[in-house]
Amino acid sequence: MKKILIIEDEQIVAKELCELLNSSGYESIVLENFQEAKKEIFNISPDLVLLDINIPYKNGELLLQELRRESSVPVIMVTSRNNETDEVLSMSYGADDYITKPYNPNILLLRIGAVLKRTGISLEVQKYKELEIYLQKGIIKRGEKEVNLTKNEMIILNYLLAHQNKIVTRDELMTDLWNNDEYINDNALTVNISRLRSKLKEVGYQDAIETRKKMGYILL
Amino acid sequence: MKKILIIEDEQIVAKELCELLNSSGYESIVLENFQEAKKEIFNISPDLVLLDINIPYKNGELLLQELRRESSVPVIMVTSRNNETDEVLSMSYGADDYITKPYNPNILLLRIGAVLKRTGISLEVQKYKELEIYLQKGIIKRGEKEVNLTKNEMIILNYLLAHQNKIVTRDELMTDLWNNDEYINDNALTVNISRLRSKLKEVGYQDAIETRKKMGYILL
DNA sequence: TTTCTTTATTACAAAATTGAAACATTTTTT
DNA sequence: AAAAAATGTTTCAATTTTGTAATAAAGAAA
Repeated sequence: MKKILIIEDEQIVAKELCELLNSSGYESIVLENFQEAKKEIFNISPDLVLLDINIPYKNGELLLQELRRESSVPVIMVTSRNNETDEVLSMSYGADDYITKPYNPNILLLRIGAVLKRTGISLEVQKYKELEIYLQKGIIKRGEKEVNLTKNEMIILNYLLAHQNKIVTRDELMTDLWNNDEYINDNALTVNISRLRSKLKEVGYQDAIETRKKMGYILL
Repeated sequence: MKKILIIEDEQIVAKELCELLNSSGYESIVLENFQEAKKEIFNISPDLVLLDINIPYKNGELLLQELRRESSVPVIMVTSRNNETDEVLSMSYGADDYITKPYNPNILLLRIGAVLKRTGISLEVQKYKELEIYLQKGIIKRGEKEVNLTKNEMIILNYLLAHQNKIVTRDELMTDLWNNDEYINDNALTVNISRLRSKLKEVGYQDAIETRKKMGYILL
């Protein structure tokens, strides 16, 4: 369950937010005081912070900078000022999103979801159809079946994923794999593709990589 | 240089947009007709699409769905309707961001930058201080110096990066590496940390991983 | 069809990776 | 200060990964 820290001094607003989030499957914690939040953020280690910009003391943008010194947690700024300057500043100061009061609860939830998804991208699983790809672990999964990929297989799969719906030439893959630094047998690529295919087959992805003769490969 | 496809039927608006983007270091292409865009998107292969929702024929949300069938390119929806329902829909239909007219050019640029950054995360380089981490290639770089990481080293570095400013326990790392499936010598972790450290040292990152005795490790 | 080109598969040896063990060093506890 | 505990380093053998070569299969060209 994702933990969300709400920094908000108006108790009524905070309570409402809290209930909204809890009923949507998040765990939420409210802190009214920013200084306290700054000290506690390390221990709380939330997955996301909702930072209300109208809290007493300084203005929100500065607070955001202060918070960033303590933690790299994603932050959504909440403000009642509908001022474009603020928006520009808050984005360049490192907020991950920005929402103005009064906000629609559905939109807030969508934005929270979007930010969590974004920031999670580098940590978690990438999906392609029913295939789950754990880039950093070199693992692919489909259902219960799990297979280990080697570095080369991962590079190829990753390249194909990054170029979905496009034909990827053998040259591109060669460059991505070996960077043309040294001479590498042309067939090495074919072999590695073959190995990747057989692993995809192991998890039930027959014919996922299609050959387009004289052109390259495409991920289906 | 990043290529941006503008789908916009009002020529004046399109021209302004085009100039704004070009002067900000993007390459921009305008198509006035959505059907044409749908056909051409494969060949153009833009890095991002600005989709104006007020183009003739159907409404924008449906168009977005159509586009998604052709390409997984990130899309920013542009609309003059400031209607919350639209916003909710466009986000759930897969737009990567949403902006209403009239918009501040600076904000548009910020949003474009943000979307490109997000969507690029899974493909490109991740940065930590002066260190460039190519997750999918298992390579780290600093300046000219480049070193190859093994899968285990990558897993550890990735975990540390994902938990910046937090102390990461040895147990967490053990679980991340071997998932407690089988018994693994406790020292195996220490050895792998040691190996990672020496590779970080190779690129000039002395003392990047600090030991917090009895607690774990922290990335500095 | 026949030939030629492109891609696939398998087997293999060299190279890289890995966990364990032994031993060293540092920090904490007593 | 001494002992104990935690962490670090090096070496080694087993395993995995990898490029090459030999051979096979599939598609395109003639």
